[in-house]
Amino acid sequence: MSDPRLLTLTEKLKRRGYRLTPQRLAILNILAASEGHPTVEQIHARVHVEFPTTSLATVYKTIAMLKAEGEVLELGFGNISRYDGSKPQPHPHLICTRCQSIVDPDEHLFADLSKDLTKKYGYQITSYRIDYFGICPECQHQNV
Amino acid sequence: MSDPRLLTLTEKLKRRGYRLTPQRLAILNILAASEGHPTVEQIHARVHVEFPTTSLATVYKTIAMLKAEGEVLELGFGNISRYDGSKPQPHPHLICTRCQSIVDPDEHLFADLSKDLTKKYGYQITSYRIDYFGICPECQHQNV
DNA sequence: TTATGTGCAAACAGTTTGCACATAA
DNA sequence: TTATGTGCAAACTGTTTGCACATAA
Repeated sequence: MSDPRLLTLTEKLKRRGYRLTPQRLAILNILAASEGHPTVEQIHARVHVEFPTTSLATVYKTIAMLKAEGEVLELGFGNISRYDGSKPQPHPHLICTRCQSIVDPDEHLFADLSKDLTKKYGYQITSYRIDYFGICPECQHQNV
Repeated sequence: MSDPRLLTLTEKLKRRGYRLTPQRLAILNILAASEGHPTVEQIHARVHVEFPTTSLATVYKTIAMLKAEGEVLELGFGNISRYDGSKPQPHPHLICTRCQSIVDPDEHLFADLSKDLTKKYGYQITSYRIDYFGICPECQHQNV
């Protein structure tokens, strides 16, 4: 357990009285890294390697628990959701529609928008969702 | 039929060989106005007043047809979708989480972002989704 | 007249839930 | 020891589909 995010997460959950079962630890491990912002199915498949009895329901329940604790960011895309447990605060995403990879662009590009919207429209902004879709440089170069 | 958007829409569909049934016209009527960015249920309920036999399936099929023609913008929120048939191109939204109203903020605030992202990350941006969530001025003033 | 659209009911996919059993603390 | 978590299967929700009948053009 060298990942500092994983450490913060397990400490918090322990403090909050949650049990750290092997299934949960495996799920947390994947979410703390959040490589590629996995779907529930992908998380389940990966946990399954180590713990073959783990059910989808447990993955869903663990994610629900983490959402309640504000420790995972859910990115819903139509009927599929992907999760980021390494940076659970809202932040913009840059998504390749060819290879499905997700990049987190520099947030400074978007820094003043909340304030601008409050000033111009009087809204108290509480959250946001910003996704840009396109073709990543790698996919552009392999013209398939 | 005084709404220019509705006129453009019906003309295009006629030209493309689609039949303009009474059900479709009623749905188009609602979507062309898109007051409040209605859900499928809301569209169905409103069409139902005039045409009580209209099924949900027809509403879904009509929306699917309009999506294929690029004439409606779908805004998925978790398990619910809302539709904008008056301005089907991607554009930012400002959403009140109290009264569910949706405002279209000035797009100029976001004008350069696509270009900035292309320059900085090499992505060819094809589309985007920008939603800001908050409390609208009206809801702020009625502290319930 | 006939290709297209409608409406019903069944199917579908992702998610949630109830409950008996298992287990972390 | 016992309150909490797990795993299964059933339920649920929004959406899609197949098919017989209806109808716009």
